[in-house]
Amino acid sequence: MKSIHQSIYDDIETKIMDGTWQPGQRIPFEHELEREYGCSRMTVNKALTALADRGMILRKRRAGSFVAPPQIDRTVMEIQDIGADARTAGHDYTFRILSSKIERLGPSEALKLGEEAGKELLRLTCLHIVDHKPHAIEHRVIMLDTVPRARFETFETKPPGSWLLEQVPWSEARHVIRAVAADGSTAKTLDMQKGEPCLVLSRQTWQSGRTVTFAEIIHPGDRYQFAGVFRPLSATA
Amino acid sequence: MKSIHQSIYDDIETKIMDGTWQPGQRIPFEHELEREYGCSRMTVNKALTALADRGMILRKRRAGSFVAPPQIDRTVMEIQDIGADARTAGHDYTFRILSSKIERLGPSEALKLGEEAGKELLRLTCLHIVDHKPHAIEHRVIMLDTVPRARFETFETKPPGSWLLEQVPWSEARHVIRAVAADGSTAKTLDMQKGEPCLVLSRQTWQSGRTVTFAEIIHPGDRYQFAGVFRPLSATA
DNA sequence: TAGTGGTCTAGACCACGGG
DNA sequence: CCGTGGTCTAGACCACTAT
Repeated sequence: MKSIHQSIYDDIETKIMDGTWQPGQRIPFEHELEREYGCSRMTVNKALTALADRGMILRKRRAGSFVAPPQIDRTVMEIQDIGADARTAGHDYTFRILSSKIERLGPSEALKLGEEAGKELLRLTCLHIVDHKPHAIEHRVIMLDTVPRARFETFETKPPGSWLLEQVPWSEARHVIRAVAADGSTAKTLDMQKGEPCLVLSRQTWQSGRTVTFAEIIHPGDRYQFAGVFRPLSATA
Repeated sequence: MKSIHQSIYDDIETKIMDGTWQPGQRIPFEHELEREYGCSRMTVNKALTALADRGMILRKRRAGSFVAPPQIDRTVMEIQDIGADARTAGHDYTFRILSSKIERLGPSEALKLGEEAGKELLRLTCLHIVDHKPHAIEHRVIMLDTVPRARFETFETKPPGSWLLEQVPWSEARHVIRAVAADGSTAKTLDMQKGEPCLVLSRQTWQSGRTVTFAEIIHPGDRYQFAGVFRPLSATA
């Protein structure tokens, strides 16, 4: 049997994650949830405080509690949004979509992503440009059953990574970072020599167990590094 | 003015971080802290629950609350302990200390670490060997004013990284990951060709604002990668 | 079985800040 | 101003578990 505060926490988390409650939207006041769940205000408060601690809601006196804007200012984000990263550091940033097409998931890639073959996906290649020099190649797959809106998105104003960050809440991500030698075409696109070291970030993101997107981002080794400040994490139940 | 539960939280965190309360040690019962701080049990409970959420204490019914064993099994740890990593994956692991000496912090390195020049430190180079092949070179600095025990440690049975993880609680760490081409001596030690890509992890760890250690770990790009599962973090106040 | 932590209540006072 | 969230109280019952 789940405790009341845990039920409230889970219910609200679900509503935020599945988009029922949109970012910026006010959620019920404590006294409203108190009536809805037939419990005391302290119990509601415990759930809302936990949600605020984890950054899912923002609380404002006199105004209420609001669904937090999509995951920004989180530690992990430091390796999420290339454009924001670059602009924060005071650089000029642009990007170009090199290719874009809708496909069905093949068997080998399905295995790699842990998804079923045959699902529709959007496959993109994007070049990120910082201070007029190529900064990264991004190979990205977006699952169209999880993110149907992506089908009609042209990514003219926002690169796919930033667009996804704003559109789709995520609950889990897996990162793999490795160093590889640049192959011929990669070296050409990134304006480096074949064989020079590249820093490659692979990231798969899930929303309630379903793959949202998979991206492989290739940086010239001499023009980029990943940085992050961590604190010991709580064992999120 | 700090709230009571925040004071209790801070006081206990300090006692754990500075070693006054050792791992495994029982901390006062809720009703004892209740008397000590002259507040209600709910207030004490809020502080202890927060400490437990963040993994600093373990709570057991009928037994009490205990200082948690040093940070293990945390997400960030996946890129912390090379030996444990390798053994978990079913590989053979050994290591060798290549050099070890006590120095004083020079001005340029002091600037890099954000510390005062002149402080004493232990400088180590360690080779990590997995399945009888070189796996990583570790250049490490341990600040002796923060970790005086390190002065007499020979690191014969445990590599410095593992030893530190067990000995010293940490509250914050900064990681930088980059890809570089192997220089001559690095290539020779790691049994690779000069110019081949290496994955380099730099990590600085602090305890209550003082540097504990700084490490630079160099992996052959074709033999290693970093992986991690993340969830959105709370904005720990 | 006895004592711990887990949870909950039905109040209360206060600081803050939006209207 | 006045409703919101922030904090706190002095109880309570219960589940769990070490002894």
